[in-house]
Amino acid sequence: MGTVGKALELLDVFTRSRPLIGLSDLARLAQLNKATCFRLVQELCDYGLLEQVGSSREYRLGPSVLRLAAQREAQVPTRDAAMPILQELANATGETAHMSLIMASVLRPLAVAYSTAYATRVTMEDTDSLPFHATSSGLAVLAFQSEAFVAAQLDKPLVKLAVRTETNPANLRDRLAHITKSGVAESAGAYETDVNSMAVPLFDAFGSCIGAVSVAAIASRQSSEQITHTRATLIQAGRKITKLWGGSVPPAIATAWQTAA
Amino acid sequence: MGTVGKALELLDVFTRSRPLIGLSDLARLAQLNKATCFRLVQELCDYGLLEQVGSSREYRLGPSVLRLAAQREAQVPTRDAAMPILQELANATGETAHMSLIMASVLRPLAVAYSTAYATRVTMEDTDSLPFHATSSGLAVLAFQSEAFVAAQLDKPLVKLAVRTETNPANLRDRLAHITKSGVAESAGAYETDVNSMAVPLFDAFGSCIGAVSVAAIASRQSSEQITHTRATLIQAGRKITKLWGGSVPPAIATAWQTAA
DNA sequence: ACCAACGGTTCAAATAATAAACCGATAAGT
DNA sequence: ACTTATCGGTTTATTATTTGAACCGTTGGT
Repeated sequence: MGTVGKALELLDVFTRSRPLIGLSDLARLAQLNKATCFRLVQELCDYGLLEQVGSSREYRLGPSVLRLAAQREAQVPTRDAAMPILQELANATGETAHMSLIMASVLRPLAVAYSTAYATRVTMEDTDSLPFHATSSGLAVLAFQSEAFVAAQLDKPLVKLAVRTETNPANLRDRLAHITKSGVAESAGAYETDVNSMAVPLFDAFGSCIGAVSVAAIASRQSSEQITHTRATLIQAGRKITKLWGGSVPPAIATAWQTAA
Repeated sequence: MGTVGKALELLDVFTRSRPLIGLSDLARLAQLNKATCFRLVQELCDYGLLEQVGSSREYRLGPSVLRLAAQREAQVPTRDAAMPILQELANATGETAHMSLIMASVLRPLAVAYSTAYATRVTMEDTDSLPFHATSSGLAVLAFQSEAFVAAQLDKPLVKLAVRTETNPANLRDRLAHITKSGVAESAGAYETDVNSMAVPLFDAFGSCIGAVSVAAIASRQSSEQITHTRATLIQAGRKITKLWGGSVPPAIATAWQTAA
């Protein structure tokens, strides 16, 4: 990787749970020489991707990201367009709805909507990326990627995040094959023991899957009727978002969804 | 400037009016060798700051900017927090309200709100940056910067954008001195002949001016009562936004605003 | 069939990135 | 008050990366 990539990777060190980082910490976390890190941070600050907060001299994400995002949304409405649909999905199901996009081979949550139906909910505040093998969103996306991409993901160590996390590549392949046919991914307690989730893929204008929309529910209150209802509502949301993006659902999935909903 | 800076400057070539750019064009616009440009673009794509659209192989801003912006907003609510106030300002004045932030020594519009009161309005859709000397926002911000910053800006060639654009550094300094006292910048036809605008500075937690909020009005329908009303409303909006940001208005300005409103 | 321009690649030469040591300041421990 | 450790930031020769002219295969227009 080149210098630019290293500099940009610095941005990934800043997460929701660790938004402020000092120079030395940053160098350690990024495994960079302090002087190197300093130079890179300087350049990122010059552009406004990072900024130094006046008091403690720590760094955080800068204002330029807002400008870039505003411009991206103006040309390719993604987040803003999907937000209302996501909120509707959360309201209709009484659970947490979220949308994720593939970014540089990593699946990242981009927007979350909560329901106020229950006092307990699945929170996504601290989630910076989703493992492909242990989330319904991950499986939903993976089921529509190239063989090379799938192989690369399943070759990585598959962390057992909960007792019911599937970590056998062969079994995962079976599940993916099923999802590719049905267009819906369901996972029970694979990410966290008490969380059931369900996801459908989202497609761009070329019919490529670029993300997923998902409902994450508290397992203990999931009746089979609710699951059926959630599945139908989720498919509707998936259709809407893909349509809003100017994308197109592949015919096979469109028909599979039609019978499922 | 280092390689990282060059790569990031590529992002600035993408504007609202030119959102899709091919490799050769990009190299020309950025004055880079095509091979160099290609490598940098690759790295930006790898990170997701750019993406290549499937059909014409052109590039555009990528999905990563959304993730970064979401995280920044989560920690430092800036745009989302100010948006309602901006809309209220637009409604109350019947004109276009916008907010700009200094990013890497350039003043960039970050959010715009339009009024539906009139069929004609000042549009900001295609504006990527604001000249310091020829906009009320620019002057409002400049009036509260360090002498070094002001000198750097006034040393640059001051483009005469309209017949009434002030391009004499000495005269501009006089105006800045006045704005520093009053806390309000007003400009008539300096950016476009038929546009009057008014702006107040916005401050961060350290009392540093980091941006401005402004009203841009069609000059022909500005009565003196409306100007007075706009000034009062604008000052209110400036106070609110600064407060929401956790910023603090310097005492001198606070009192100047009190007498003006 | 031709030509020009496109996106992308190659490789020697030029330039920029790197890392160890260092600096002054600040804070904690004794 | 003295030591010690760590902080953000700087300097330097060494090193590795970036650079750009030329080149390739493709595409679209004439």
